[in-house]
Amino acid sequence: MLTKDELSRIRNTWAEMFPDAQCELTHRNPLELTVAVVLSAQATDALVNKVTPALFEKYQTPEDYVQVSLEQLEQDIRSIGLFRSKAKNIKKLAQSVIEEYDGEIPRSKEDLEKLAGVGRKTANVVASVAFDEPAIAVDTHVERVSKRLGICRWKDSVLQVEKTLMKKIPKDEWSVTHHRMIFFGRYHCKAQSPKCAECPLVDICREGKKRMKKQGRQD
DNA sequence: ATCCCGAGGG
DNA sequence: CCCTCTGGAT
Repeated sequence: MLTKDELSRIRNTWAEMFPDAQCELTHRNPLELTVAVVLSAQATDALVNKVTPALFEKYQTPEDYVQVSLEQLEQDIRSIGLFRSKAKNIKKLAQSVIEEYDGEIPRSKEDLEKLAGVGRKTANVVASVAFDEPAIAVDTHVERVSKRLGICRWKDSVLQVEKTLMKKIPKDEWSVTHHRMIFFGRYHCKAQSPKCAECPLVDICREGKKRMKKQGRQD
């Protein structure tokens, strides 16, 4: 397990590497953000951003999503993966926003999670990015980085990872740290080829030390 | 535990 | 070819 000093060193390193980390999904309002985050499941932000400009031009209100045919919406988001379930969820989500939330995306995580296609991770992103609520959304990057560095255990569930992070990071730093972890995972501690050789954290990283040793044997 | 599911990188 | 991408519902 990591010591308190090691944790703060990790957070300082992230802050130096990615001082301006923020949400990279293009959006102008809570509805656009919610749709973008739903679309981003198992897809890269870059891919989502290629589709959303035209999508948000065409669909500007929840009513627009309700009125369009399912087939048409599927075509409009086809290039993103999981397009059938996402199209269905977005229509359903828009419907309940109209019926139950007076046409506005709800602010609380509890209400957000009731929307179709919105689970804990998506609710955390919308609450924190659109409404400035402190939250740590645990996605594939945050989970991988936390486990490689030894911030949590390998077998931990995503919920356990989230709880551990919330416990070990000051509340007013949750949102920034969350985005820095995303950037760290996306651009540095990548799933396929992590940059361990040039990583300022290798000396305290279980996974990093393992990988460097393996590389040494091959040389 | 499994399915959904196209795009992009290696 | 294989792996991964800001997951969620069943």
